[in-house]
Amino acid sequence: MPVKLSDLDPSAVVAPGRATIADVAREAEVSKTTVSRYLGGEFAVLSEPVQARIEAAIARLGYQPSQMARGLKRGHTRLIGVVVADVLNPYSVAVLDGAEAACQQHGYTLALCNTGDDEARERQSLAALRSYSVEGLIVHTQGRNVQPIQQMAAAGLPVVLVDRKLAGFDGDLVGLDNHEAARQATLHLIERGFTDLAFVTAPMHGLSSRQERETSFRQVLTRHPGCQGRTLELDIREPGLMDDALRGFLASSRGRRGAVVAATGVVTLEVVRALRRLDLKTPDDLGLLGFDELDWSALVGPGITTLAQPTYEIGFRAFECLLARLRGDLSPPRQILLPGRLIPRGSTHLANGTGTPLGVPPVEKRRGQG
Amino acid sequence: MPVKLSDLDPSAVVAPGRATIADVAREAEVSKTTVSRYLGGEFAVLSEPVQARIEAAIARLGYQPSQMARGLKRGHTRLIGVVVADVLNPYSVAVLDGAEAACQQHGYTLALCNTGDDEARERQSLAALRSYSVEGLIVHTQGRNVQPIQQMAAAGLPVVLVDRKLAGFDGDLVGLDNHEAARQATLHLIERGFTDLAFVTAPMHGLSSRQERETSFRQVLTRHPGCQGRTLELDIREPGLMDDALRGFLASSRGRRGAVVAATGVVTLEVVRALRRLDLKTPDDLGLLGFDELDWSALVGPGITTLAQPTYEIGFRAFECLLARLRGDLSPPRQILLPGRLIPRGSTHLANGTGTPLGVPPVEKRRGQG
DNA sequence: CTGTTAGCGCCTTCAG
DNA sequence: CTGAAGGCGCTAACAG
Repeated sequence: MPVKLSDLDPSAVVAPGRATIADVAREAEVSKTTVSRYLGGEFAVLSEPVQARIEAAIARLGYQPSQMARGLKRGHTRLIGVVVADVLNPYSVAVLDGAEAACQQHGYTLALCNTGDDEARERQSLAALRSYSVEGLIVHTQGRNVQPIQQMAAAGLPVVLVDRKLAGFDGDLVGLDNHEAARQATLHLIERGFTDLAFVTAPMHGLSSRQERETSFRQVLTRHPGCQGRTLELDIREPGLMDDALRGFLASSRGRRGAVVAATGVVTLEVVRALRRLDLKTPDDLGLLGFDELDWSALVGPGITTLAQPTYEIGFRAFECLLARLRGDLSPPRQILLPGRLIPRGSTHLANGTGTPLGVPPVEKRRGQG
Repeated sequence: MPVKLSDLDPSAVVAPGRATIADVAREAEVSKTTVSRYLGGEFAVLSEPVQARIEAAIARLGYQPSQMARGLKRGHTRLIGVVVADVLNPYSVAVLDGAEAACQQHGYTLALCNTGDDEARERQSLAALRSYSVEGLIVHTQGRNVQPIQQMAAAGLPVVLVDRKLAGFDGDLVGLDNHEAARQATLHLIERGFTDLAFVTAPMHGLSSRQERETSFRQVLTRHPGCQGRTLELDIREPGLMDDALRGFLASSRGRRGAVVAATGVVTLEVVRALRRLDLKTPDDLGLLGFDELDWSALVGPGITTLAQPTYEIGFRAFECLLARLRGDLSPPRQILLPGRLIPRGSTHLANGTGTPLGVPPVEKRRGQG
């Protein structure tokens, strides 16, 4: 029988030798059951003096119930797993912030795994989180690991996807209304007088958010014959590629007003870097509109027009979604699509400055999103 | 609608429907102990056929041991708690990234709490993490909760502070070598010909990193009588205050070259915003050097000179520090101070452009940091 | 080589 | 109103 620290030194009762419910019971001279009831808030069933003694004992011992043991018994851990594609991506972090806030409000704690956009690490993270018996999973997936996620969900673990859908997985999702947002973004460019548009994105890899944005981008252009558009899909970590792509785009759009729609904040960053290397200015040399509002959006050049996502809310709602499932909501999978917000800035403000289209038909009648 | 397992089998309420070691044992027709040994990697003690059967059973059942139960028994959870002052702060996230990477390498998982720079929430978070029996704590403290941290550390829980010291707590710390970094930053400004410097910071609130930077800033100026300096400490979330402060500084430094040292990335951001509102340009109207390298440092105006912190390494080392303690390292508290790196950019590059001091004595002899 | 037994800290019947 | 007993999933003695 190992000697318990608490028996030797009442002050040294934590992590290695944390006080247990038994210690409290002894200290308060009641049974463990009674203490447990106190912890469970069943005050109606406890006599005043007993309550007081327990309270005192807890304070004296600095006792804090073990979530581990609790979880083992009750079958819940109050732990929510979060798998994030890339913590360094401001989008991920902003979502994380919202999720964390919601969790804290409801007494949950986040277990975080970063996958660094790596498929294998995503799988590992999923497994790790499962081993911790997280009660729910918020996943900003990298897109390829349907099976493990599918499997965990099938086993009854609530899973909510954020931003990116997963082909073959029919579950809850919270994200931006990409179709409407991309439509709005593209129309804004057209209204501002740009007639040659390029949708710049990192390799799609089947990632739904990128694809949806691109699809809507093209759809809008189809309805505006006076404008032309193309999609530039490239490895943005290769600086040379971006430079070439932009240069090529500009060269081929001689005589027309060119503008770029950057598919994400990360892409926006690389576009801006390339523009700087090429000594090109927005909006005169090239218009620019980027998805994701960033700290610095307003500060670069004349300011960058962005399509802001309600990131905090996305994270918050993602947790709420999980919570609903945990409380027994069995309704069919939901997709919560939140509206984006266009923030017009200098990077799309052409010199003629009226905001009136330049030989382009006025904005189409608003239709239901496609 | 998929039927939830938990609805069918009340005993399977834990992380719904997970196979347990008992299931594997039954499936493989061995005892739980044997399976446990297999899991523990004690292959030398297991016959080939048994090994094979267990392996197969595990695969068939998709079994994964429960860290909770394991932790309860063995007394460790492989969980590291992280308390972050503000997840939206790029510094925090960058550190988090390094810590997460290190954790993953060693089979640990992060439990994350964000305090939103709030004292009470920091306390709550600490308590929550404790209830999860985290094995160690990485804390980017808000600075006021010495007692709980002190107490947890005293109880044998390894704690490592990141970036900010905690008055009254003598424990491990990983962070920037603030003295040397601030010295380097200040000297750079002087060398570049600025003769009136302002150290701009959010309220110090006794936060060590801010104070150390400020102290070194002033120390350097003391040794350069040709230059003058002051400290501007203000609530940076109040836009008006920053504008006033900067305007005041500029007004009083007529005839001298003024420059600002922003104490952190967050401050840098607000300074840049203010400059924009005031229609001031760096470096001609005002020089600018900011602590923390940010995504956009190179992109604003002529580029912002920064003092980059090795954030990833700080996080990584913080975890390693914890690991050493977990492995029994009982040596006295260590302070791991990592060097910063100055990244000179346009915001401190005066028109005369030679990089030679402007009527200011050459750089002082390098001394040991004070 | 393998199995049996006894808990880790807690909560939940079921008896007082 | 209170307590005793059993067990969550797992591992660590102790037998065989």
